[in-house]
Amino acid sequence: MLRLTQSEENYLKAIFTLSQDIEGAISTNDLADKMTTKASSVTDMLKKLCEKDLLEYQKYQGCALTNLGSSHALAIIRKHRLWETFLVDKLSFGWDEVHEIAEQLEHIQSTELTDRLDEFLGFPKVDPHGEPIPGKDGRIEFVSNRILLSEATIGMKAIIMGVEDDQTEFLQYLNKIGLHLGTQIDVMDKLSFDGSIMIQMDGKQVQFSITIAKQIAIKPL
Amino acid sequence: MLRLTQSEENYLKAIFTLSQDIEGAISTNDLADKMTTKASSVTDMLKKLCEKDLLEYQKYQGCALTNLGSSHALAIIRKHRLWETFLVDKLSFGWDEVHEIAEQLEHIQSTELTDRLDEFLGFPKVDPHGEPIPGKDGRIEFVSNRILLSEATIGMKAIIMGVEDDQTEFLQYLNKIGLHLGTQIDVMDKLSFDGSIMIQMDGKQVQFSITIAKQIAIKPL
DNA sequence: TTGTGTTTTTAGACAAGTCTAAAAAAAAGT
DNA sequence: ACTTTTTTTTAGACTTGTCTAAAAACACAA
Repeated sequence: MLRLTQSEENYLKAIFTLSQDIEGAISTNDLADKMTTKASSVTDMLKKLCEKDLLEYQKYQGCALTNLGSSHALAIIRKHRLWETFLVDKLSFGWDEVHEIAEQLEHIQSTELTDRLDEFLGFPKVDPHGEPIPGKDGRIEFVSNRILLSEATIGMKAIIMGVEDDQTEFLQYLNKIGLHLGTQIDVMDKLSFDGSIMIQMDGKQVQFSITIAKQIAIKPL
Repeated sequence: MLRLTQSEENYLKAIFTLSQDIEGAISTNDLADKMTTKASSVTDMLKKLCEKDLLEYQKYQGCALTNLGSSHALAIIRKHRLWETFLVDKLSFGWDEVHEIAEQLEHIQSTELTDRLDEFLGFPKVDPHGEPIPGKDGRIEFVSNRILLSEATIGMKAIIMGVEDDQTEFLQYLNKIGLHLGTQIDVMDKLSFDGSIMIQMDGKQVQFSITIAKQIAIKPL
């Protein structure tokens, strides 16, 4: 079994998640953004991962994971979501506290551990953010019921499930306006000319730009 | 709070455990042995850790942890032993399977996680190998009841609790002769001229050199 | 199709942690 | 006290993953 560094694993995971939203190859800049690093560093890493047959890469053409790369990415995502479930279900952490710790735990190398943890948790199909947990074989049984706030329809009731890009700064902004994970919202209106969305929560009305609405994940009720 | 790399943490832990057996300063070579690395690498690291006030070090004089260094070492040992307890108690791993995984888990950075894990496990005082688990404040309440086989007296009955230096090669040797963690032994005889020790286990008699007996930890019954 | 701007790659540098080989210091033997 | 041996340190090199600055490739508009 190919042994990967934490950095290599993080790249694979980032490419995998970007691939779910972006059609076709992933560009160097998109990856650099996601990894908050420089494009030149990304190029170096892509060469290395390509060498190891984890992805396909050709100069100036972006990259795409091979089956081998995908299965590695899914294994990491599996670990991340199992650990998040453990932290919330067994250690009573809040949804918003577990991401950073799971980012560390996802790199622990031991298939045996992962599988026993899975069993200990009762083979959960979804993590605390409503995202599906890949099985031992990498298959995802469950289709995520998360959508982005930007995709919500008027009159919809939903619960805040998470944010796409969990930068501390953004989380702090949400905290300031009183929006937390688990908050229930009502979608009141969508302005057609700029895509702004108006919601009601805890009795007050709040308006978000389309940019922000694309960062907030909700689960319709 | 000072942020340490995995490598720095491993050095601190090694120095701490060596200090428990060795009186006075720890020599560069002893550390190199323990870390299975070269003396020159150790020297480099000692300079760095000294710079950070984690230990005292003077050329050719070996090193000793400062209070700051000790408290870091104890925090890592705490995490290691709590995770081992988790793996054995909650995920039903065997004593002999948990060390390597705990070596990884001990580097997870989150005091909150450690303390909640402690609570989840019911604030255990000893780990699965009979070693005491330092508390949140770094204090050790419990005195280990482990001794080395080399220190056993004739007629003593005991259980194999672990090995001092868990090199795979040594573990394989023990496996080959049928000695496992949890095996009950009777100390039959000690030869005074070379320190060899004769034990009985599962009905058969086995003889160990003093060198080997110093590597095997037992708990007297 | 040619110029302009953006994206991506190259080239060279740096920090961390390791190594080898050689020098320096300490310890031990006679 | 003078060798010899052992221990420890220095010096220089290598790897991984990152960076900056500059060059190359690409994309698109006039």
